[in-house]
Amino acid sequence: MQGKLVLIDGHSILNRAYFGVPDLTNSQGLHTNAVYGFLNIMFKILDEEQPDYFAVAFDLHAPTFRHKMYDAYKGTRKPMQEELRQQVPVMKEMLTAMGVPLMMLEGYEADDLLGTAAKKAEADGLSVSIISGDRDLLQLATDRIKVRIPKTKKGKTEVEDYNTEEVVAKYMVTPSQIVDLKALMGDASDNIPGIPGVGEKTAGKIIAEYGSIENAYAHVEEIKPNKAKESLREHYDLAQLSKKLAKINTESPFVLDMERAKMGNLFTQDAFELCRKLEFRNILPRFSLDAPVDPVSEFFFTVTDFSEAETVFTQAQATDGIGFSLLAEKGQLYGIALALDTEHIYFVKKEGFLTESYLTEKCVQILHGSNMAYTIDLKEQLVFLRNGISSREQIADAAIGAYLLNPLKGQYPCEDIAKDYASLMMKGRSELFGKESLAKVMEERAEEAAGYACYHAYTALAATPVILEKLQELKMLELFWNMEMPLVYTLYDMQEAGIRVNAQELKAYGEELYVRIVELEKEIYQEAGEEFNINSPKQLGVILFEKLKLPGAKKTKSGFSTAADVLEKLAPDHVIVAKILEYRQLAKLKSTYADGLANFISADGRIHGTFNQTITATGRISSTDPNLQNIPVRTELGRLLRKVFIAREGYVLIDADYSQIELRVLAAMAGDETLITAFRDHADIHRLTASQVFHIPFDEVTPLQRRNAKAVNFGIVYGISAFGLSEDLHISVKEAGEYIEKYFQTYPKVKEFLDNAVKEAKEKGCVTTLFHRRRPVPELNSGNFMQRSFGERVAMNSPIQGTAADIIKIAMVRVNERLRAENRRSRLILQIHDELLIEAEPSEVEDVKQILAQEMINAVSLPVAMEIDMNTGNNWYEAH
DNA sequence: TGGGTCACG
DNA sequence: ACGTACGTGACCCAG
Repeated sequence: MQGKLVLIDGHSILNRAYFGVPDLTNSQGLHTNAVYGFLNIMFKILDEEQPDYFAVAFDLHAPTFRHKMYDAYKGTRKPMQEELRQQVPVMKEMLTAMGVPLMMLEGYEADDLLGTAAKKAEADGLSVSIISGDRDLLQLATDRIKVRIPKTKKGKTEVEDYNTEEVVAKYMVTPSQIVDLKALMGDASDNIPGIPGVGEKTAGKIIAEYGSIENAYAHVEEIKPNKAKESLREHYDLAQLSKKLAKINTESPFVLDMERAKMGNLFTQDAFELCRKLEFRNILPRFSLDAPVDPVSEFFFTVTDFSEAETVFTQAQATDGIGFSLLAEKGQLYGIALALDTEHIYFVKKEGFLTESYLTEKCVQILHGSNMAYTIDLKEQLVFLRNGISSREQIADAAIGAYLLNPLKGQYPCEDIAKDYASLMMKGRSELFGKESLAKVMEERAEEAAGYACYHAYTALAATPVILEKLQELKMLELFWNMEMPLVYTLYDMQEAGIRVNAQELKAYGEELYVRIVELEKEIYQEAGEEFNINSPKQLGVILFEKLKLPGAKKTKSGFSTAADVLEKLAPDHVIVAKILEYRQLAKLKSTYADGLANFISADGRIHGTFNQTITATGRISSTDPNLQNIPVRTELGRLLRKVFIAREGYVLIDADYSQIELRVLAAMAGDETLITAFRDHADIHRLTASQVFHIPFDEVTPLQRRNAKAVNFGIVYGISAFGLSEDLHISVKEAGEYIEKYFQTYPKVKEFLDNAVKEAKEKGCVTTLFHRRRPVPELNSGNFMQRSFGERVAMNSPIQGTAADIIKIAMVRVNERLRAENRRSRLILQIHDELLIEAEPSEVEDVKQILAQEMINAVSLPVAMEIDMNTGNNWYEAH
């Protein structure tokens, strides 16, 4: 027989992969990092070796002879980590799906099977490679058996290769003597005890000199150093046991079926399905390479002729259920893709008589009426459509739907939606065009750009109905149609409106900061006795805790912690620390806000940020470029910045925020009568908590007690832990635990509610809000205590935070739609989680306040009424 | 690119 | 024995 055989030591490589690849989970919460890493190592090896035969060896779960010998010696074996253990059957399933034979035999370890198969193959004239992370296997190396050990260095996998020569070069012993070597030095990872006090060096010398432990023992008097001599004499039985443990049995009864081991096509349908289930996006393209024709793109047509375009548009209007996608960038439209059905996908290119206004007008016409339309990322396209359509049109955004189904992904590009919901593999934008602008792509490779747009339209058409069906199963259709889809338009309107900023004042604010920053810089250098980069936590840590030897050093991964809570303890006693804290505050204000915001002011004097609807795990929206949801307010200096956020000429700002929305939601969801009554009576909720938890008359609660109670209330909402609360209040964990205990005694319904949330999350794998928004909690399945605890806190917090997010989403959609329906000039311009900001026309102020109050308070009807605080001002500082 | 820090709810 | 409060985004440094 001729050819090459590759054998993989399954557990060993899976183990390597597990520790080498950061934790990955799919949307079902299944851990996948080890399988993913294994496949990557496997592909790399197979690409390199191009073997004729291939198999993977595994231990069977039943303890083997050698395990038993060891267990008799030591008693126990370390249990495998849960996250890794659950991946073993998945790995086997994957290999089976790929047609790779699994080498397993009752009573034998993988090592023995590898050894047996390798020796047999060698005798038959094959060359063999064994892939393992286990150096024990080096004993199998010969001139025709190569042992390959993958090493992960900085994310890249490098492989060390060993034939006889390399083993001798590295260890000074022959492969067969590796057994003796291990018998002396031991191997912790393989549970081989070895001889105490003998390490790699000594063991190597002894075996190089005497050839085996038996011969070494025969000459034990000659052995140096003395320590090794004594140890060998005393522990010779241990060495013999170790040798038995280390010795691989190459004569096991295992026979590798070479017919089955013949390399075939790994990329089978079954393997594809499994990879899809595991969400191995990077591996999936390997499957499509073999696909003879792209099953979809043969139905793509580019239209540049006017009358042809007319025909397409007419057909589209008569079709119920179309997919569409506007190809555009930076306000420039390049064309419209329309998927009428799965075999007719047109890209109508903007060209000649097919002008932008004509195309968008036609598109609006199609979207009107009762036709259902599907797209991906509607908000991005609304710039061309918003004037023609209202939020009550039947347009479904697949990305929004995919987010509702699994909010943990964070990103929902077309190619992911195609893969997840339409079983279609397509290339992503960066894969196709890199960082090229669409303008350039249209010039150079217009056909490909057209195809790209067609894929979007096709995917929208094919995937969205699947998504809607899943949403229906989860009772999320109402959430989708009545909350999230209308919100797309509301967020678009807010982005388009933007917020006016006084650029001169902003600049002046930054300059004032700068003066003080320079001052502080000098003073800090003086105190430190040298100049350094105050912005570098690393350098700062060294200065404070090494040079100045300040107490209270806490360490992080990369040095000392210089976080505010650490520095605040030192500030009263050390001027430099107080100055550093002030410097930090000013530097933050300058770089992020003064300078940062200035870069975003558009020609119209306003900042048009982006509101993201598919980012957060809980259902909140997020704000970027710039983030307008974290403008300073807690310190006066920072708060002053809000004076530069102003209303349009002659207009005013109205700011309305929910009072205690999360605690109200908690009271309502838990059904706690005491809390419900308290809110109904407009009681000071923190003071009340203090009086009830600490058993103090309501009027005698001190400010400190109120503050503590407030922290407890926050803690409850966050998913309480005694440690977290103790950190926050600077009290002992024990005390914090007592607070929590008393809180739960006072409000038993709350405890019941939180316990139930965790229980439900464990049973169903996710938690839900009042409006059926779901958040998966995969962390609860983790074997890691820390991760599991995190999962519990998430299970407690998400329904509360998420329900509050739902409520304000309803309110903002209604407010926005009323303003527009009533033809008001006032505009909703910002949302900050529990707060809405409106730019109001002066004559409308009273009406707008009415609208805000009405819609915010009535957004939901709960046992606990919602209340809001509202203010008007010429700028955000005054209005809040 | 990831970690540290800090701004907000 | 473990080492946390929940949810975000931006800036800076270091490798």
